[in-house]
Amino acid sequence: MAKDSIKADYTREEICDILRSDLIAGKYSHDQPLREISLAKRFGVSRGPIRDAFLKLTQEGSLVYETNRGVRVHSAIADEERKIMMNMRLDLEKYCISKYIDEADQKDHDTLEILLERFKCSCLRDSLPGVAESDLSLHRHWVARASKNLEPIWLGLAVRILMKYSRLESFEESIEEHDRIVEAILVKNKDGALEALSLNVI
Amino acid sequence: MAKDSIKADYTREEICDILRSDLIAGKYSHDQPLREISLAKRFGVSRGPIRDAFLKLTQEGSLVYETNRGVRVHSAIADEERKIMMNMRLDLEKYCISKYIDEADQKDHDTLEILLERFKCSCLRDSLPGVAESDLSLHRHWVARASKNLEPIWLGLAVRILMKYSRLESFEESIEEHDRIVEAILVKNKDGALEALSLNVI
DNA sequence: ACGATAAAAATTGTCAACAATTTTGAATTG
DNA sequence: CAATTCAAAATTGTTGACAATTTTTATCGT
Repeated sequence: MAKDSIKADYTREEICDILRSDLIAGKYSHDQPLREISLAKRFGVSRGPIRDAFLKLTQEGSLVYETNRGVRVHSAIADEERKIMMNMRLDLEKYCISKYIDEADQKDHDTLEILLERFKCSCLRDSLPGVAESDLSLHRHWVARASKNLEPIWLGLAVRILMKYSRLESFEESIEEHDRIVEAILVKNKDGALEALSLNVI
Repeated sequence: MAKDSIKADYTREEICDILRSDLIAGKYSHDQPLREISLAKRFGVSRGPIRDAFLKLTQEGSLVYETNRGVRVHSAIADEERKIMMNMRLDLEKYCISKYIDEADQKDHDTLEILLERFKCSCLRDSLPGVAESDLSLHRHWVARASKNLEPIWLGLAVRILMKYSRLESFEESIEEHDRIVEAILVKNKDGALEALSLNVI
């Protein structure tokens, strides 16, 4: 076994992020159980950190936990629920981008451009887990910078939404959309950024 | 030590719920660190289940985690952020109550009345942790029944909102408000329930 | 062959011990 | 006395072992 063990030690945050992008990318099917032991081997750690990651992902909503039975991938959400989540996410992210434009400094802008570049690379390389992870990281950047309080709420929404639809997306289109958002942010054009976001998050 | 250890073994869910209502009730001050060892003693378990509870509460947003430094109580949220959370929570809970009225059976209605009764008892006994816990349980009942997907998102919002304002509430008023909500639900009066909710969640 | 029962295997739940890190506090020095 | 340094204490991070539970497999009787 131990097929994916490239690095020696992963932190629990890294494990959590990797599993999250795997889940978003559809690497595991719905209702499939995730086993502590096999993942512990894969990441080269004991079961403790894996359990930690499971708990975080369960709280976010992508995994479901049952006593003495472990976790499994959450079932797909219904369209009606998805609509509600989409609207909440959009409201939240609009507020955060607005605030981000007001408060971001040069260092933030640098980070933003790096994250955008990373996203583009993933799209061009066509690796779905990579695209999911870098897409999330980019959006998460301005959300987290605007409000540490809203970040976990936003993350829970974004993950569930992405889990349903990430499988059938056009990468070229996505690059354009994100280009427009970031460009508007960099020149502090609020209305433009919010409109570009609305088109992307749908 | 071991001042609170009445019961022998707590499950990690119970520990999580107890800590959550303690946090909502303001038992711990802002930015105060929570120690694994002392809580492990209090609940009569080892550090493992305590860590699990910390992770869940961190994800919900009531605790903040820093590597090698453990968790501390989250700082208070700003008014602007609170408004956004309030609106999101209200939207979410309106949708859930609507759905609950359509789908609830007799067993749900029985549960509802029990939870309402429990809430009233806590209010009359004036025990803030108890009020916080039973208030949350009551609302959580219809949210969870309407959508397991929206429940964790709703919980994160409700907890942060309650943490800020639970300290200065009138219990009598709160009983009346909840009476009105539950009564409207039981007779399947949607508009009445939604209006009563709007008055309560503010 | 079918279903019930029980043993075996796999998996999760909990714990105590040890390692790594951070914090505390006392001793030292200018 | 203030600032620094370094050891001691406290705390978190991780692990492997064992207990409890669930799932699978094998056995038996009809």
